[in-house]
Amino acid sequence: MPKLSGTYSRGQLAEVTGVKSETVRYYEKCGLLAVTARSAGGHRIYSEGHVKRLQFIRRCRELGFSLGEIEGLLELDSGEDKTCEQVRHTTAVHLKDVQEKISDLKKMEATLAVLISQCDDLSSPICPIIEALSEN
Amino acid sequence: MPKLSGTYSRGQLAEVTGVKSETVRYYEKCGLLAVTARSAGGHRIYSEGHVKRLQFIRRCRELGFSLGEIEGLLELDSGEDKTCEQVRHTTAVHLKDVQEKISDLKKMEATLAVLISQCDDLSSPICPIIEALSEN
DNA sequence: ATAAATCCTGTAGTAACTACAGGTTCAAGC
DNA sequence: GCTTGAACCTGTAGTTACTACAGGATTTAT
Repeated sequence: MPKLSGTYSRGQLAEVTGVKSETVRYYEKCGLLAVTARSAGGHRIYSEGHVKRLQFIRRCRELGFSLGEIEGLLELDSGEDKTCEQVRHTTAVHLKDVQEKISDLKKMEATLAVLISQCDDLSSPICPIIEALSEN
Repeated sequence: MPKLSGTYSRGQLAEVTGVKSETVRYYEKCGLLAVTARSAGGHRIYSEGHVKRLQFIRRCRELGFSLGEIEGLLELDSGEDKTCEQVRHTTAVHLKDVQEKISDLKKMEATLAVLISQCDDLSSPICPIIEALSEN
């Protein structure tokens, strides 16, 4: 491992960022990561800047942003004009989406919990799970 | 439209369930919906039972279940050889899964909410969301 | 009866990876 | 200095869960 002056191979970049090395290649292919410098033999060489960018991408992915949205966020970062309001809007839309999912899942949680308690009656010939979930 | 005795064309089924008609065809292809009766000309004919089943599938999909998981849930209903205890166990596993999803989404929600509140200062030249996501 | 809408099949495209296959290069041990 | 073996290279194909054609047959409404 050439631990010189903050350079990374693809595998090393993958290791420090928690993004799989094949995924790094995929991100380059679809333009999210720029084409990098190469060694004499053709191996990709990454720097600290790539680490930061990839970490940003990974965190956004974990928060459920699409690659397109992330690209938008990254572009807003590089351009200086009126960025904050746009970023805020994208994030707000996403927050609303997440909150709706939580609400739906809580309904399902309650339903499943009730069903399980009802299922304690082992003498019942029909399990009411599907019926209950099919309603509405 | 043949509004007789609760039968539906593919498009009508799609309309009442909120699942797109192409998706209905896809579900049949991958075994989630059984092969249906056909008209003389070869058009699929659906009944109320299909409506219920599709609504169940749609609801589960919205809540983040995979098609495989949904198939598992639906099998609980059709198999009579399964004991109530087995049904209960499988349901409990799904309940745990739902609770984990809620937990994950709540973390996302908290992160996104914090980011947005930090972004209230729109006069800032640097977007705090981008800054925050770049850290760590 | 005819025209528009809907349906049919099969295939191909989408996102966001993931996993090969078949070959090259790098870095470490001897 | 040489030889391994791990990691890298390219390109392609597979994955999930759809979605969108193309090119034709059927159904329904007027």
